[in-house]
Order: sequence, then structure tokens, then C-alpha cells
Amino acid sequence: MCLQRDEEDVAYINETRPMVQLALRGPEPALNSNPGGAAKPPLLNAFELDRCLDREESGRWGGEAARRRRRSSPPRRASPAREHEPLSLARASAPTSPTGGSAHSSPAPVSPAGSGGAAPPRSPLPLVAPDLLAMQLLDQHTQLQALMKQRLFHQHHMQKQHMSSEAAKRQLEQSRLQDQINLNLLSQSHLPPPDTSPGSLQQQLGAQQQQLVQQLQAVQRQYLMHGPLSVPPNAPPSLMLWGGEVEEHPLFGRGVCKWPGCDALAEDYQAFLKHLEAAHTLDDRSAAQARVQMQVVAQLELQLRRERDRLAAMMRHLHQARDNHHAPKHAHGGASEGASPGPVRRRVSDKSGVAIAGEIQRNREFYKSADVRPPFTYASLIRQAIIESPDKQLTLNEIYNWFQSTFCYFRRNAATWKNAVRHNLSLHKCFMRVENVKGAVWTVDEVEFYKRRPQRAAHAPPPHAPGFMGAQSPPMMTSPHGYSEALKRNLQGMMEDCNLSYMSNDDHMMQTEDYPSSHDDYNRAPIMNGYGNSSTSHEVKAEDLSASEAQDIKPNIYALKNEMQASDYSNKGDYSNSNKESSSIRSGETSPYDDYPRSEDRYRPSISHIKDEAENLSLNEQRSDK
DNA sequence: CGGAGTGTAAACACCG
DNA sequence: ACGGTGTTTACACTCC
Repeated sequence: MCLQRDEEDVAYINETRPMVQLALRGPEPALNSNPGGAAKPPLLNAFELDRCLDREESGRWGGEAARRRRRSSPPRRASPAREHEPLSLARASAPTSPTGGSAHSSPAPVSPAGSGGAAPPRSPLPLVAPDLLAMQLLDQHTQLQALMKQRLFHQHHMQKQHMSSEAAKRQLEQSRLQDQINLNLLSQSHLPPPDTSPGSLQQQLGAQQQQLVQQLQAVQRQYLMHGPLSVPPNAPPSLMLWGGEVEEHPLFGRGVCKWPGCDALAEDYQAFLKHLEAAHTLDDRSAAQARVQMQVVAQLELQLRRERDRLAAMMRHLHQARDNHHAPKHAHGGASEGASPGPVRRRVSDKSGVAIAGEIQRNREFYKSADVRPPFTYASLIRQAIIESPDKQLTLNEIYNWFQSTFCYFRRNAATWKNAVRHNLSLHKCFMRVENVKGAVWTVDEVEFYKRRPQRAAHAPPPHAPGFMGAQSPPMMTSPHGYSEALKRNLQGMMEDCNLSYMSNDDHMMQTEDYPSSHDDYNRAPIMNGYGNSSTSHEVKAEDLSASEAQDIKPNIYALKNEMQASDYSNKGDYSNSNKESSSIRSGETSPYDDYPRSEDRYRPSISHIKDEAENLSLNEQRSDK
């Protein structure tokens, strides 16, 4: 959804980041300022995840802006403060922009602790999503608090009832377990980020804690089954209401018996206890239900373990990626370059390894809602906007609209980035202005676009270099002929792969994503282009294709075809000579790509089919996990 | 260290 | 006069 112009202007006034204005308005607002740490983008891509890890360091643009502020020379003209001063004044008192604010205040999962002491979880073992460790700990803490209250209640009750020595023993054990868990939690919460070693202290503690929780639950189950927890019916009401614990009985809440499959209504706690005594005695049925419940708990524990392992693996991976990034020996244009930007400004130019089409496709929703600068150059983005359009041509205004509709980030600072867009359109030879009846439209000269790259491809790491997976990018073609041949091979490989097989798992996807190609949009692993070992891609079945991968293939194919034709064109004619100098002469010319068939439709059915299958697989996996 | 590429800012011209 | 568009220049910065 595009913003109207006045809205843009408001956003521009309220929230902008031009370097000149920085000096006037003080500290740079964090790009992803996350007040209270509560807000969370709906989907974190690799860039944002890494930025989350690096949040303590300055942002990509903040740091740069600050440096510029220090080094910036006086404006060329004496009058540039014309609009900066009022803007900065307005900004100084203005809240964050609506767009930025909405992005930051996007609904985030609220931790139990965040709900200000809301009702503690009734379930003895809450489901734990693979979220932040802190949230998990908070969850567990809340759970522990509930358990502690329960224990206190039991203690109190036992004092009153002079419990048997057996029960006292259990109580003691429960207390011991509880304290141990508390200690364990405390240790965990003071631990540094997860260790990378599998047998790390944190993992040991986690396992230990898991064990303790299980023991505690076993003890509690014993209480429930035949322990003193089943309060005698003659117990005084005052005791029942002690500390509001009536509502804390795991089997009673809101006037309903929570025995599995029961849901019987009970007027008050007394009635519930009567019902409990009468309906849920220690018979076969109750025992069976208890067994089922134990299985449920076991399943949940299993899931908790899985999720915890997954979280640990994620954290390990992310920290490892960050460590790799910070390591001095960082391959030029290496794998982590595009996928995990660090604190420094990280522009994933068309030369680094990330396929812009795939990246945008995969994170479309994210970019649409999160106020995050896309890690691509303006040229790449403009090109993407144009090639995404049905006619492969856009007016300037349509390009603007694409930027705004695709990226939340470009819904503000309109003057800045629009200027940059125009600047890029004019600057780069690859963008051609074509006049038609409607007015001027901009097209992309793919040949020119990729022409800018060759010099640096030689620096790309060799196939065996760390982080370099799969096939090698085609060597930079100095001759148009070689370029065309490589493209043709790419296309052939891709066609085969599309028909026969697809890339599969996430790891593979990561590898292709990290692949430091110089032709980001079509040099994906399935293509292989005859330079790498493509056999692995044929071993994978179509069912294994992830949805995102499926989304990726279509643009690749189109880009490939497009480029191949463009390349052929440049071989046959003198098209490659067209450049900015002739832009004015090109008025009335039609783009050489105007007549390209829209081959993407041809692939849509198979792609969507595979995507559906991938989604089904994902659903099945979720079900099986449960 | 230097060149290429990039982002940002700004001036200016043209046009409707 | 004004705003949109397009071009150009300047400069700072990063990457290679």
C-alpha cells in the first residue's frame, strides 16, 4: 500500500536520516529501536537476526552518518540550510513516524512476565515457542512462581492437617527439587550467550533442569493421585481461599472441572471437591485418563526439548555466523557477506552473493512491514522494480510506488531516496529512458547492468573457499560471446532442474543464498551452469522443495531467459553500444525487451504445486511434532 | 593506496 | 510560480 504524498512529507519531516540533518538534531534514532525489547518484526531474515545480535553496536547507517557528521565538509553553497533547520526543529519534538512506529510496535508475543503477573500458566508444562531464551526463562520463571505458590499452599495445608510422614517426605523432595530448579534457572539467566560446544555448561544445566522439572511433576502427580493435595471436603473455607489458591488448583478453574474430558460445572471449590471425589476416583477410567495425561505431558516435554534444541542450534548458528563475520580473515564477498550483515553498513550490492529477487520474494512481508533498509543498492532495486513489472518498464512514479509498496523503509525520507532513485536512473547506463505515448518510462538494459560487474568477479573466492558452496559462478566473460554461452548453459541447467528436480533442504538453500555469485539472480545452485557438480540437485525430489525456494526459481528463470536474449541481442546487433549518451535519441524507441514473452506464467502451475506440497509437508511436520 | 561503486545532497534545466 | 522529472556535480564512504 502506497502512502500518499502528503503522508510521505509528514514522514519525511518527522523521521529522516539525512546526514546533513543529523548534526542538527542530535543522536541518531536507532534504525530498529526496540523500546523495551518487546517489539519484534514479524519475520526476521538473516540480516535482521544478525542486527539483533549486534544491536549494541551502531547501526549501518547511524555509524556512517555519525562519521559523516564528523568529517563532513561545509556545504558547497551557503544556503543549504534552507529546509534543514525547520525540519530538524520539527523532528526534535516530533514522535517517531507513523510508519516507523507501526513497524516497531508490530504485535509481538507477550511474555507471561510482561503481562504484569497475569494468571500463571495452569498447565504444568507450558508450550515453549522457539523464541528468545529470555522469554523462555521468563516463562519458566512464571511457571516456577506458580509452582512455588502451590508448594506454599501445600505446606500450609500440611501444617494444618498434620500430614503423614510419607507426604512430608514427598514435600521435602519437592521442595528440594524446586530449589534446585530455581538455582538452575538463576545460573542460566546469568550465563553468556549459548556456548558453541555441544557439552556446554548451559546445555548441561538445561538438561539438568529438564530432569528436575520432570521429577517435580512426577511428585506432583503423586500428590494429585493420592496425596494430600486433594483437600478434604471438610476443610475450612478460609483455607480454601488462602492466597486465592482456590483458583490455582490445576483441576479447577472458572467453575469448571478441568479433569480431561470432564468439564463438569462446580458452583464453588467445595462443590468441585465433592465432584472430584465422586467422579474421579481411583478407578480404571481415571487411571487411564491419568496415563493419557502423562503421555500428553511427555509429548509436551518432548516438544519442549525439541524447541529448546532448535533454539540452541539457532543461537549457535547465529553466534557462529557473527563470529565468522568479525573474524579478520573474511573472504572477499564471502558467504556471510550478504546473509548476515554486521554492524557496519552493509549494502548487498549486485556483486555480493544474495539474489535480490529471491531475497525480496522470501522476505516480502517482512520488508513490507518492517522499517528496515533493504540491503541492496538502488540500482539493484530499481532494476528489480522494472523487471517485476509486466511490461518490464516503469515510469519514475511507478518506480517510486514500487519502492514504497515493497519496502516500509521507503515510506519515509521520500525526498532523499527519490532523489537517489533519479540519480541512479540517470547515472547508470543500464537504465534507459524510453518515451512512449504515456510519457517516459524506464527500462533495464541487462547487458549493461551486468557489465559493471566483471572486474570484481575475479576476486570471488575459489569454489573450495570457506563459505563457497555449490557451483562456481561463470567466469566473467570479457567477450559477449562467452557471456552468452554461459547464460545458455545456465538456462539449460535450470530448465532441466525445474523439470526434474529441485533443491531441497534449508541447508542447501542457505548455501545457495550465501553463494558469492557475481550474477546473483540467475546463478543459483539449481543452475549449475556446467561449472559445478550439479548431480546433487538431481538427487533431490520435488517434495523437498521449500516454498521459498520455489518462489525463487521463477524469477531466476525469467531473468535467465531475459539475459540470454539480451545477450544474443547484443551479439547480433550493436545494442551494447547504446548508452546514456543516446538516451535523448532513444525517444520513441521501443525497448529491445518489450517483446519478450512472459515466460513466468509457464512455470506458475508447477511452482505453485510444489509450493503447496512444501506447505503440506510443513503442516505435517507440525502435526507430527505435536 | 587508489579506483570503482555507492549513497547522499544539491544545483540546475526543462516541462506541464 | 510550482512541482515533477532528469541530469550533473561533489563528496564521503566501503570494498576490493
